[in-house]
Amino acid sequence: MRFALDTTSPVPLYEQIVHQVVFAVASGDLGVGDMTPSVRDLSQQLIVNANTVARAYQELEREQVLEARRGLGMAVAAGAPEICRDRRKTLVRGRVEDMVREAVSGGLSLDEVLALVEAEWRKAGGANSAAEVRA
Amino acid sequence: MRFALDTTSPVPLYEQIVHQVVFAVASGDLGVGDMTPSVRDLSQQLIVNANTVARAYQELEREQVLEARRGLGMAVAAGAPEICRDRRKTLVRGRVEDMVREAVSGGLSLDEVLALVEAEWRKAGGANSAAEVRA
Amino acid sequence: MRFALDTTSPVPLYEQIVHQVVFAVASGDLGVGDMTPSVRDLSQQLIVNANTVARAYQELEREQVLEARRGLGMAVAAGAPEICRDRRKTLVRGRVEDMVREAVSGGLSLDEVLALVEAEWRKAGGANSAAEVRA
Amino acid sequence: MRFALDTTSPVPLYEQIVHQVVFAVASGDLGVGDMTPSVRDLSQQLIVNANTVARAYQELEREQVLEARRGLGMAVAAGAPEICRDRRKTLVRGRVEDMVREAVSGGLSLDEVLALVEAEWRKAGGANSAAEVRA
DNA sequence: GTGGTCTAGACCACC
DNA sequence: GTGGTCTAGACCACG
Repeated sequence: MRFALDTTSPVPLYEQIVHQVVFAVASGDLGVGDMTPSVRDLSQQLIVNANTVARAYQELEREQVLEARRGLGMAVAAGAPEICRDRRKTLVRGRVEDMVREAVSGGLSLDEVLALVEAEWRKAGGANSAAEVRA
Repeated sequence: MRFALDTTSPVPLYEQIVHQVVFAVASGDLGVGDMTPSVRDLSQQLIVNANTVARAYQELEREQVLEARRGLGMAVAAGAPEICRDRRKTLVRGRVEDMVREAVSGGLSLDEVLALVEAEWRKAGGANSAAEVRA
Repeated sequence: MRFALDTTSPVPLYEQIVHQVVFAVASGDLGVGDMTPSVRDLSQQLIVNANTVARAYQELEREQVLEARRGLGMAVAAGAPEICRDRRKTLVRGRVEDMVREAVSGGLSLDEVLALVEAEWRKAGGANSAAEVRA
Repeated sequence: MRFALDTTSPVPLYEQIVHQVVFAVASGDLGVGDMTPSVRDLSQQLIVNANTVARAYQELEREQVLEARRGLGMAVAAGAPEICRDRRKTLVRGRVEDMVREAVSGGLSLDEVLALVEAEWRKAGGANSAAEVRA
């Protein structure tokens, strides 16, 4: 599990951690019952304060993605994969909504927007098809 | 010129005002030389603090979209339409970047994202082609 | 609105604050649209760190009891009274469940438990009937 | 003696073990002089760390419920049944206090609380009268 | 060792 | 002025 934070992003660090765990569970990189890195380990790895990681873990526990095993650490909860796949979709859909709202009120056409998305997609180096993603 | 603010949105109020002026100029609803509402009038109309409107106007002046006519108010500047059309595109591109970043890190494929965009576009009731926009 | 914290209780301070706000809204002491004390004011009043109050407020926002009015403070949200009445009941019911579970596994009879409750009730100086509560 | 731990409960594991021993002695399931399972056996049976069981036994020794028989294990102490019956009552009384405090500060009436208790009691399938308990 | 809570003090964006 | 985020460092209960 490799995490990377963007300290220049307006998205709070703890939220970025939450997202990465959610994505890791959604993609299967983190399976049910797996333990996440300890608060202290992850905080050193990401070079953030331990409180920041703890806050992320607490949020994930509240969302029933992780569950605390007292004295042992945090484990991926039973229903987590489904929850995370849902959340991943919801997250991206939210961004799409924001973008579409702005594009519509700005008077752009669908064609222009789709072209923009494809252009940015290439710049970001994303995969092209679902098959490629799973490869 | 009709403005509508969403106080629940994470987008700052002054930024929402900026966007609306920019879009109004880009679309031609506001022409070069037109006067914007006074800070007082607009703040009463939108039920926000006058400082918030002032900040938006200040921002727009900095971007050379508006220019202060002393004792009279703010007027749409000469090069404004071009600037605003550019900015409109930049704004949307920024949202697209955010969305693509999230989609890529979430492991979605380009196909899935494009489908999402089209779905949201229909939901938002936007135009389909550039021709349709100009019509 | 009078708040009082018990620093000897095992219940976290931020959770105690959450409960008190919930109860205040449930009882109508805090109505929809009312502003809560600012983080800094309340932290001074309760002699706790501002972060502790902020954490409570954030929790309440997540539960849609409060909503942030940016730059102004936190206001009681529209659906809050219903949510709070529900939560109040749920909270007490949870305690009752804990207590009953322990009593049953300890082999006490219902009569003994009811007597215990009445005794503690008098010691705590609570009201006797619903009518008395509203008086 | 059958033990069952709930690892999801907020009650610490060692405390759950303590309670179960106390209740077993109070009810007579464990008589004076009986030996409890060894730390190792019980920790394997409950799938918990041996330290956790040791801590529970230590606590029980401190409360003079068990006494160490060197080289043999822990035995139920002479005065244990009386102590345990007392403690059982104290335990439940503590829960009642918690519950009453919350109910009073939540503005509930005694009637409402008693009704809640009876409802939960039935749900938990407890006995109705002291006579029934002894039967 | 684990996570959870709290304090103190800093900086930020927003109104 | 408002809340939101982050850091640093402390203490605690639990296993």
